[in-house]
Amino acid sequence: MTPPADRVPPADTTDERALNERRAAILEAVVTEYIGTAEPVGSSHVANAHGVQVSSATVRSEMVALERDGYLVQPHTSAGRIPTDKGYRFFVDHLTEPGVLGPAQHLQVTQFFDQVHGEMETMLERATGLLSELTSYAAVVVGPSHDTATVRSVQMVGLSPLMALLVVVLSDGAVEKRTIELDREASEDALARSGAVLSAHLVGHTISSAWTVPLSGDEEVDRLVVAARVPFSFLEGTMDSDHVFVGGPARLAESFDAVETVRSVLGILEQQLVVVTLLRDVLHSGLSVAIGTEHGYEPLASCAVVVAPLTADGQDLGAVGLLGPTRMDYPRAMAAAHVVGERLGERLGSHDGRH
Amino acid sequence: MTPPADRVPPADTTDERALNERRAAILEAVVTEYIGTAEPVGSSHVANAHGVQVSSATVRSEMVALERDGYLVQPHTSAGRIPTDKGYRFFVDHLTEPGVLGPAQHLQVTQFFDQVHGEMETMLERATGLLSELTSYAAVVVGPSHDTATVRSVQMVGLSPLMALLVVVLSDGAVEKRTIELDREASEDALARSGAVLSAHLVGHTISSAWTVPLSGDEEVDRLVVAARVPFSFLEGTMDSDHVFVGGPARLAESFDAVETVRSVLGILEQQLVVVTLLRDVLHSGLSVAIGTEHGYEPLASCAVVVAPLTADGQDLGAVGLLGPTRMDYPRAMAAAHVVGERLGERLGSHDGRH
DNA sequence: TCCTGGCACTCGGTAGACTTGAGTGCCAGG
DNA sequence: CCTGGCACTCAAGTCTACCGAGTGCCAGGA
Repeated sequence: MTPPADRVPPADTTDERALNERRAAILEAVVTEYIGTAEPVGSSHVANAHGVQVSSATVRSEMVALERDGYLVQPHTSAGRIPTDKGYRFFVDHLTEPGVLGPAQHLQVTQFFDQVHGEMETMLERATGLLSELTSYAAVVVGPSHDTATVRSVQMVGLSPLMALLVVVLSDGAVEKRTIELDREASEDALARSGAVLSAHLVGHTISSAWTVPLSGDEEVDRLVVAARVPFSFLEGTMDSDHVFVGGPARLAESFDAVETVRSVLGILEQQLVVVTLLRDVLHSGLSVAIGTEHGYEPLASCAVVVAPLTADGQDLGAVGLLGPTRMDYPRAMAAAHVVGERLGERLGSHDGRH
Repeated sequence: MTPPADRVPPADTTDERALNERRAAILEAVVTEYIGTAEPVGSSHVANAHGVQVSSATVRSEMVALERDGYLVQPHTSAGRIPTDKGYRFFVDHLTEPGVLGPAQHLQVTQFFDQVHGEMETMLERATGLLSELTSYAAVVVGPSHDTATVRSVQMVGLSPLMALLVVVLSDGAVEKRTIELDREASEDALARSGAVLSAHLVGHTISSAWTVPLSGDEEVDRLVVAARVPFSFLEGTMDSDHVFVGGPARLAESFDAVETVRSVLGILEQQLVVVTLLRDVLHSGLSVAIGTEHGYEPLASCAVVVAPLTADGQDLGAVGLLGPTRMDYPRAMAAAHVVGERLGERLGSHDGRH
């Protein structure tokens, strides 16, 4: 089996290359077992695993090498070994395919997409629930950012004599609103006309064009148009931080036994902006995984993140992510993220009105 | 000190009345100390507490009575006592005033309300953060339900040839939208006219009137009007479950040391509908407190909930709630909920356009 | 040259015995 | 009716011994 070429250079020197086949098999066995049991894995367990056909003594000597190279660690002498982040990384990169969902889970996904309907936000929200149920990890879904969306309609609606509502519909189906306090009462007519003025100059353009709306000459209307400028600029700023949905945070309490860890990870999930940038950083091309400190957020050092892009026709529509312990079930998590991400992407592509 | 009248009927028989003054003082001391330390409180600690000027032996015999009457329990013989839910209840009802925020916290609240601005949703969202920071418990804010809101504007906007967006503005400033898939292409003009038809018959009425919109006779427009009916009915159903904001769930991990408890409580907080009905059930009149199983949700048996209403001009605009362990700092939590609820209510009252 | 079975060793975890000390219940005296 | 005193209880901490999973190393065999 083992190609004889392996013998010439001792495997140790080829640190970053594929481990010699046997070591890889041993590493795989350790990772798989540890993911399942959460307990340090001893050489005899590995020797019994299928895929490894050597004695425990041989396994031990290989484990020494794997430890020296940083793939495994011993919590203490006379205990089994645990994979390091590097070990998990090798496992993810070389030892596992994205994996396939079990039939029951596949059915769950199918049913979900058969049944889900309605607004994009609702769909994304519910998708987090699906993902966290499939995997029993916490799930995150980030929807499309609006930065390329253009304005489709602008309307001013009076709420009370001194209060109006600016309602902006974007080409991707998002609706944003801002209340505007008026310093003087405005007629229904003036509100409608100011909406029309804004519409006339914004429809088809991005929101940032709001500053350049020319005035109409009618003082009452222009007063409203000017009052709408500031809200517009706020809109611009807040729009991309929208559309973050977190599902199944309670699952985190299952994944970690240290309360302190649960707390700090929950703390991260509360900060939407951090979540968005985290996903953005992790996502390189296609399905991506960040293990331990690879993403640079210390509070998540004991976590792994699996991210799949949401795309349709090559357009970036967001991302779905799973957050679990570093000893997460990578094949399953990757499969779930991949499948859900793909199908959700299709849906968004057909629903959001872009072409 | 003690009125002699107390002697005639032994205090035991008057279970539900005010405990004799000394017992109340002892109960208060136990609750206060236990809230602070989370450890069973012994008689000598109580004897040293100010407000109690008797020896520990006397305290002990009173504690026996308090235990018999169900206000205290011993985790085991030869340990101090812990308040029961009934004990906390008595404490909340008779031994503490809503309390006043410390100067630093008062400042925090003031600054918050000076600085917060913009949409109601944003404000409610951020208020959960304020509340959980003030108290270090999880916070919940439920915004106004729309059930009395009337329609202010209806608009149909085309997104793509076969996709339109129904945008409804309500009198309370809420904006709801639903995408509508069309079976046949619709002109901009027809969309606008269908919006006008819907507007004409709905503005000023509640959403439920959508079924009675008369048709205009123009087939293209009527097709759109009919297509909008179903989305409207969905709107009706989903509107009140909106506007639930949860803040600081990570604090729960601080409050409880049992991971299992954290998990189940987080699970509850994930279900918006449950949260809303919980608050609604707990809220009686003004500031309300539910301790342990008083609210009937088993997973929250080790929790206490403090709820304050959001009102303006006597109108119900929602509620703010705090969720913590039964040994929460009631005075502080009640003060925070009260103050924030009150000021938030004022804000909503002045901003939401109702009169 | 590499694998394997055997063997001595390590060390975390568990169980039992003992100690400590906070806290109790009870009682007799003021 | 309160109080100080006293004997008692029992969770938690400490110490010890032991067990066993697991290791590293080595000599013999393929």
